[in-house]
Amino acid sequence: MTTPEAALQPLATTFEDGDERRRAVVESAARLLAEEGPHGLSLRRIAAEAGGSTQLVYTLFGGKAGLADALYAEGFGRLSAACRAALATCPPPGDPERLVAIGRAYRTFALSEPAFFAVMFGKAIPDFTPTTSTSGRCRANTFGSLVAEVQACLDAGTLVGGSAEELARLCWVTVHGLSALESAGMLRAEDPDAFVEAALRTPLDAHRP
Amino acid sequence: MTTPEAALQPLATTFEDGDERRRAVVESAARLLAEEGPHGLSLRRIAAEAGGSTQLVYTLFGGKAGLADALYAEGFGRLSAACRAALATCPPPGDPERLVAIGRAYRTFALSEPAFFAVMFGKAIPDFTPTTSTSGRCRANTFGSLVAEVQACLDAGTLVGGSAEELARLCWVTVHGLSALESAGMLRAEDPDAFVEAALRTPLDAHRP
DNA sequence: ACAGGTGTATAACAGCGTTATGACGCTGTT
DNA sequence: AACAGCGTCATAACGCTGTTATACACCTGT
Repeated sequence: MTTPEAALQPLATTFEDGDERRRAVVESAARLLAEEGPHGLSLRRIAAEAGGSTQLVYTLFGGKAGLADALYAEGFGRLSAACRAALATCPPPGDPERLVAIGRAYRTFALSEPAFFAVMFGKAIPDFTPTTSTSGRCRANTFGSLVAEVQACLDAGTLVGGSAEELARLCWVTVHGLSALESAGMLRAEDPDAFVEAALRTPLDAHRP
Repeated sequence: MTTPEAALQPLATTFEDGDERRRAVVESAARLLAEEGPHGLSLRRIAAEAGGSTQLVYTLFGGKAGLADALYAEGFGRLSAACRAALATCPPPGDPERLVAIGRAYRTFALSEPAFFAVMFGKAIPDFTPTTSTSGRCRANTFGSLVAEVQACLDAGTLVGGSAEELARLCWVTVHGLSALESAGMLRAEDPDAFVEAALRTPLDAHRP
């Protein structure tokens, strides 16, 4: 599996008819991934699902690496959507409780979509490493919105001390460690939900006014 | 790849001559894993390295899953050893600085042995999930020694509030999130080391007397 | 000395990602 | 209008993977 860099160039430049076909294949692959795990993701099965031959993945994505890159981005898109949805029933920006809600959604995503989570953070697709541009873009999206929420709290005075970036990093680290360890079956608390709530608040409590 | 449960039974019961051969194969596989990543771990290459045929892995481990299980345990053994080594140059038990040292060693392990880290926490071997008994044993070892260190701090009064288990979990979550995100290239601080030091102390500062 | 079982190597199988080959349709040019 | 050129697709093949069946060697207990 070679670098998907070349395969991704057209993804950013052309928006012709091939774009929706790409999306269709990504959705088939995503369903296959979610239902059968990373092991079920074979070009032949994806091609059969999409009603074509394996060559289809090569013309659309340049190979499995290109498709994996698209799935990686799709996973981050779903994670972002889940976090955004969790904010809908929250107090307006500036309340640290929004950060806790994001953390809950992050953990829920990790536990309910373990295959995506493994592709995104766990090297679940054998020889695939995301393109630096894709990885950077996904990171910027995910992390950027978190920084914005933290900045709103700093502006509102509900959190104090440190920069928004550093505090957001701290939140991400905590919630990711929580999610990854729990997803790996390593975190066996008597009351997981209570521990999650406490853990999510730990980095925030250090910066309460 | 089927469950390695059957293959692991003899590992715990028999200590005959086959035991050292198993260890030799595990060491060959570990070197292959560390040098070429999870993708380089093929039965044929392992067998060639060990001077035998692929069948050797089947007689010794019952298949690739059994060998993966042994590698998984080997990874936790190395992680434990690294953490123990870091404690050698530390103040005696009861000083929270020991917990920070463990965290540093954990992160260093994740960054310097990414392949092992991925096998242990990231589903890097395609269809492998560790046996519950292996996973439980590794967790008990890793987490247990951390709990003991936290308990020493509670006994010494250098940390207060909460149970040793819960506080240890919090430390683990923080340091694991740090290590996993940094290993995935997602944590791009201007001064990573400074952030690491700050992050490692966050869960401790909440429980200082 | 011989039968039985264990362990190993060889070869085969199905599956994988990838690539070469040839056929098809579309587009722009002559 | 006929042609050349390009991109897309399916088929088949290559080398690799994990796994399994088969056959041969060796070692042990009678």
